[in-house]
Amino acid sequence: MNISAVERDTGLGKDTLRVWERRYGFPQPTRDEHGERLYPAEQVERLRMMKRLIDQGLRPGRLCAASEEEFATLCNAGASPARSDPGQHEAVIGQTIALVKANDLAALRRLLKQAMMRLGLQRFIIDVVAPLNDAVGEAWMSGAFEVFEEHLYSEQIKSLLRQAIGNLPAAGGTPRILLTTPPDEQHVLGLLMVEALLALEGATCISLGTQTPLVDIEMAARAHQANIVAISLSAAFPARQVGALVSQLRQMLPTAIDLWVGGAGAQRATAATGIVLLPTLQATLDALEGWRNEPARVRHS
Amino acid sequence: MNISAVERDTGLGKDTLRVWERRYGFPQPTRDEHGERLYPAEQVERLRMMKRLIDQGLRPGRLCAASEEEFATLCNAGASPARSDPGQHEAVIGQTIALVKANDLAALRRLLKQAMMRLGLQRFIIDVVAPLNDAVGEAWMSGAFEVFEEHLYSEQIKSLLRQAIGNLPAAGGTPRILLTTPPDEQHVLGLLMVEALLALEGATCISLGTQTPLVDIEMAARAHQANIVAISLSAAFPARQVGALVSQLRQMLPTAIDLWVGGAGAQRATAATGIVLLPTLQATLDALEGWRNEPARVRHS
DNA sequence: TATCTCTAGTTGTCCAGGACATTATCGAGG
DNA sequence: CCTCGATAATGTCCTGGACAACTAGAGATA
Repeated sequence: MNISAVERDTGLGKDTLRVWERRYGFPQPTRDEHGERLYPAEQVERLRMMKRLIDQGLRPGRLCAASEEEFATLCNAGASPARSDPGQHEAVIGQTIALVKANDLAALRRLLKQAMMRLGLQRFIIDVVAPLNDAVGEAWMSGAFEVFEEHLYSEQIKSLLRQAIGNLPAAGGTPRILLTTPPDEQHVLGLLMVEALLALEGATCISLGTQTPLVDIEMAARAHQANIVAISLSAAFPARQVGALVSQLRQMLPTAIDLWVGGAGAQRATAATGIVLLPTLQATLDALEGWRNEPARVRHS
Repeated sequence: MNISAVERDTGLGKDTLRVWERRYGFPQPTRDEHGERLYPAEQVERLRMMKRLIDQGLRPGRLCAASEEEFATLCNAGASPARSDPGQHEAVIGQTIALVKANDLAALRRLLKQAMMRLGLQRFIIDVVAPLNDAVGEAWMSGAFEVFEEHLYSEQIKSLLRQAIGNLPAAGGTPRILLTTPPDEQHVLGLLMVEALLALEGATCISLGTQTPLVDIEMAARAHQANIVAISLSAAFPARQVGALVSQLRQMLPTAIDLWVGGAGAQRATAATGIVLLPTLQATLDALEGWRNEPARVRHS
């Protein structure tokens, strides 16, 4: 596996890979006949793990110096403390994970659809989908899930949410909310959950999907006369870019347009005027209510 | 705009940008106080254009040497000859484009839904969505569409197709088809169109979404006992990687599992045993019929 | 003890210029 | 007109150095 393939697979840049090798002695790829790096599969696997741990806040130097056992410990340690299922719907969550592992797609669909029907869309998203995402993320992190199993799960949820959104009556209510993610943020699940919740409350949602350049977010917000621009940042979004990104976007948008920042990445943004941080889904609903109660809004709607 | 931002925005690698500057004298970024490259917006815009033309087969040396007028000529020349609307549903296509430009989301949804109802899913996809995608691609290429307009359009089609797929009766028929795209291929639209067509014919579709590592495609195919693995490559997929990718995947999969390669990128793959190229949607339907008529298949189902 | 500040270490990204495998182009000969 | 080899074009990889931005821990201060 050459350096480009590893970059693609692990998300670590070429420069980073070379500099780690130079500094820490890991990874230690073999070379082909032209002196180009060839990474064995097990090193790539370890790099993937390291990337996850680093995104959680651990430092590369530590991980490279770590022995095998120590490394394994860290992998597991990273996975468990985050666990905090609010309970209640644990059954559905456990069953979902089991069905994904069993590769039983039909039963998985049935289970999720039933849960949605039973609880209603709002509670389903807040009480089931959100913790389920966490649980699947953890399962993947700890190696219990293969990548393809995570993809399969994710695809099912996306499909389900899109369908639910599509079946809502076409909304023309206020506020008008533009939803998207910035470049480099590919995760669409959070966006879909928010879109569903907001549409359910009668807001008009205009989704641009993922990775919209900032200039285009601005243009779209103006063109569609949005009252609010909502962007979603996942936990994987590079923490150091969050601040600059949010304030840059804030500066580009007219002050009459609110900027909402949601998702796990929002926790690393700093609050400021005209920027609303939404670390949880419930906060999103509260923000909507807040917006509607704000008398100043009458001007802009 | 620094070199990383340009890489992300244009799809041209850092190395490529530096080597062009060295060899052709374009782009010619300014430097900040630390000697790092700063690309002005207009050069980035031109780079974006160049990338498109290069993907169409033009050569960088030529483009860099080209004068302003010559460049403009090439841009337009590249856009027009590809036009080949099969007619018939031009009205819907024209209206769709007009509605996107007018930012009238509600009317756009209505129009597309109506067209789908009127024609039926299969004809809608083959006769409307496919040419529409080409038309939008061209509009974007020629600068008639902003990025956000293309995103908006794409989001609507995705939503519509997903909903249609979800409303089909849960299929348990043969063949079992695993659908996904390889890493570096983010375009999901082609995949959705194919999924809809195949599900409509009673095949069991298992979609993993985009960017599944090859190893995981293999694992998923085995785990779900797929008869066929179908991957979609868009026109944007780097041509030189197609061959290696397809043959590598072919080698990983058991011979009992067919490999279908679809999308605009499939035209650049070379035919080989066990690899079915599907340059058009119609070819996909034919391939499905072919698979079902193949007596040898009885063994694997 | 708690909080702040400063310094030394860590880390990702950038740069230059060289090398080379691969791919396209073009001219000569069948 | 087509095929084949030489030549040029092109993207990607390499090394090794630099540095800005960030982190952590020691020490000072209240």
